[in-house]
Amino acid sequence: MCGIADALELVGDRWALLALRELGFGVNRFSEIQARTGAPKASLTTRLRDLEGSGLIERRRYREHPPRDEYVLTEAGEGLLPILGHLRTWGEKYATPLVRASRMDN
Amino acid sequence: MCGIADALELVGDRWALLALRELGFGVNRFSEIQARTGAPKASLTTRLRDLEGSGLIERRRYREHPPRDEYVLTEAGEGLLPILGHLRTWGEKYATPLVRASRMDN
DNA sequence: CTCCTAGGTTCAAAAGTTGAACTTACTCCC
DNA sequence: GGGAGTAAGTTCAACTTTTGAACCTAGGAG
Repeated sequence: MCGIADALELVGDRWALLALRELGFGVNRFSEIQARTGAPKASLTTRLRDLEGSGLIERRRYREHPPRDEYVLTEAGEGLLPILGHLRTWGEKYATPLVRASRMDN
Repeated sequence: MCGIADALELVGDRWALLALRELGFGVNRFSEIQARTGAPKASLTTRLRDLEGSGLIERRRYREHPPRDEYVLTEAGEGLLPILGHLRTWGEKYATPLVRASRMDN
């Protein structure tokens, strides 16, 4: 119906945008992304495969033996970074105070 | 860790942003939002309740008997509209062609 | 009366997500 | 050369979430 729905089909899940954010920071390795986002391995694996399949990231083998990979943003993936910037600004203004408050009473 | 994660805690799910988009278009009634997004009733109900709880939307009773409600964006919710605009632009450029292509071979 | 509508709720089933344990193909250190 | 360590996974059962279908309510229209 509109571009937003299509966009969400590619990146509208719990870990995709956090992973892309890390790639934007220059954090390119699986285990680093995993540590910094807190995503479970299995979820992160499928998410990175999906993003690769959608052409938002590329997987690069940077060593053959043993096989080691890193992930980099494609042009399409880079195009999301400014949006993530705006989302962070919005989040800091409206979401962070709320989330902190709600974590207090748990 | 950063505002993006907090933002996603509020709106990072399958239906929240689509519902907010509709409110941005001036579509304020439950059944209209449901029809235009395709969200199942039960999911939409919990999503709208969550968004109300987070202060991104308000519920207004516009008739008492029988009770009828409509939803409107708060200031925090309005703040997301420009981001949705950018996301739509991005989606039309990168996501829509892909999603259309992948629907062909199903 | 009887059917229709808006805005839900309930419930079981299907789908998706998770953590723990295991794997592979090496390197490093003693 | 034997054992521990490591990056990037995979597998699988348990858990959680999402879904669709059916039902509900308090009127209103014919």
